[in-house]
Amino acid sequence: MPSATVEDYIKQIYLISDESGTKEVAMGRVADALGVVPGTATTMVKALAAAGLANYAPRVGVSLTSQGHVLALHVLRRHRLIEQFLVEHLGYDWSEVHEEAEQLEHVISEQLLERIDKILGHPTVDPHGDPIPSASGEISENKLDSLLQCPLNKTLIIARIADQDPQFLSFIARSGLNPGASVEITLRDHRAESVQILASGQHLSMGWGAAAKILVER
Amino acid sequence: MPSATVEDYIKQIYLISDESGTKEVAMGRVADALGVVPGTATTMVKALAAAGLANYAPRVGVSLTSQGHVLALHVLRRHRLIEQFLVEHLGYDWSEVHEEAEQLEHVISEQLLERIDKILGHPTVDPHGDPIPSASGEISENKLDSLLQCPLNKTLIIARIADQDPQFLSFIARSGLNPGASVEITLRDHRAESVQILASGQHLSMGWGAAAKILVER
DNA sequence: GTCTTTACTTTGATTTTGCTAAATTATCGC
DNA sequence: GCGATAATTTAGCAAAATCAAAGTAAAGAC
Repeated sequence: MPSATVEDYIKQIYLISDESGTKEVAMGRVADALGVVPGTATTMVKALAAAGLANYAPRVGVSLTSQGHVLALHVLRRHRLIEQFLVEHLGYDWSEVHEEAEQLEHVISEQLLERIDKILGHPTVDPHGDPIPSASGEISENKLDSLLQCPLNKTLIIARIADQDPQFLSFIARSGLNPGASVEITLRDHRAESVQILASGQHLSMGWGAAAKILVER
Repeated sequence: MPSATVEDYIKQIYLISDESGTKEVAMGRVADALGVVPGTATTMVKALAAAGLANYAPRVGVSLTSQGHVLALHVLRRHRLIEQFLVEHLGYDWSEVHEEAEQLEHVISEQLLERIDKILGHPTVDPHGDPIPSASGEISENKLDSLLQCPLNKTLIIARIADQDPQFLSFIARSGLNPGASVEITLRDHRAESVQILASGQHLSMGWGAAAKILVER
C-alpha cells in the first residue's frame, strides 16, 4: 500500500496537471504544492517513477502513468466522498471539511468508503462542486464556465468553487455563493479586472483571480 | 502529537493493567500485545517514560503516569465512539468494527469526535459493551459478573463481551449473545470447566475461557 | 553568441521511527 | 546456590522523508 506521502504527491500531480491542462508538471510546482524544497520533490518523484506511478523526464517534469492516474482518482474519490459525508451527515460546513478529509483519506478502508458512497446515494460531485470519480475510475468532466467567461445579465447556477483555501471558501460561504446558489453578472470591467455580481439580492464585486475560481453551469 | 504507535502502546498498557487489575504491567505482556519482541517493547517503553507518559521500572514493569492515563482514555474514547458510530450509522456489524476503528482512532480530529459523540447522544458503552470514557476522562466502571460468577437459573442481560478477537465475536454474534440479549445459565460443571446456557430459545455450552469473557448485568 | 538568471538535479547527510538478534543479567522457585 | 524463565542491553539495520548546498542545464538578456 502506498504511504500517505506518496498518495499526496500523486494527488497533487494530478490536480496541477488537470488545472493547467498540461500533461507534464514542472517540478517546481510539485515542490510548492507539497511544501518541500525542490530537491525533495525530485527525489520523491524519482521514487514514484521507480514504483511505476509516474514518468519522470529531468528538466521537463513529471506525468502520471496509467497506474498513477488510477491511484490519483482513488485518492480523490476518497477525499471527496469523505467531504460530502462530513457535510451531509456530520453537520460540517462545506468550507471547513478539507483538512479533516486530508487526514481520513489515507486510512479509510475500501469497505467503509463504499458504504459511505451508498449512503450518500453515489454522488457525482462533492460540496465544493468538484467531481467525484466513480469506483471504476470514471470522472464526469462536464465543462463549466467561470464568472469571467459566462454571459452577462443572465441568471446562472454556481456549480463549483475551484479552490480549497479555507480563507477563500469562507469568503465564498459568507457571500452566499455556495454551489447551487444563483448569481447574475451585472458588469465586467476589463480595465479594472473586476466583476460586479448580484447574488441573493446583494450586489458585490470581486477581482479576476477570485472570479476565475467560481464556475457556473452553462 | 503522539504517533499512532505511541498511542497503541499506551492503550495496550492501559487495557492490560485494567484487565489484570495490577498497576504495573510486565514487559512481556506489552511485547505480546503489540506483536513485537521483548527488546522492542523495552526500548519503546523507555521512550514513553522519557516523554512523561509512563513510569518504567526495570525488571518490574511499566505503569502509566497521570498524563499517560489521560492519553489512554482519550484513545479509548476515540476508538469506542468510532465503533459505535460505524455500527449505528454505517450499517457495520458490531463484530467487525474493530479493525476499522483501529486505523481511524489515530487520525480523527477532536472536532469530528465531538460531533460523532453528539450525534450518537453521548453513549456510555460501545457495541461490545465496553465503557466509553467521557471527554473529561471519566469512565463508568460498573462492576459486572461474568458467566462464571453470576447466579444460576435466572434470566440475565448480557452487558459486555470482553474480547476483540473477530473469530470469537463472530461466534458470539452467531449464537445471539450480543450485548442486550437475555441468557440463563442452566448448568455449571466445575470438573468439565463447562457452562450450559439458554439463549433465545437455544441451548448451548461453552468452556470457561469463553464464559469468562461474557459479562452480564448484576 | 556569450552571459546571467532561474529552475532543476545531485550529493551527502540527517532525523525519526521502529524494528531484530544475540548476549547478558536479574529474579524466583526449589 | 542452581537453573529456568523473563527482561534488558547493546549494537545495528532499514525505510521513509526530509534539507542544505553545490553543481548543472536551459532560456532569455543584451
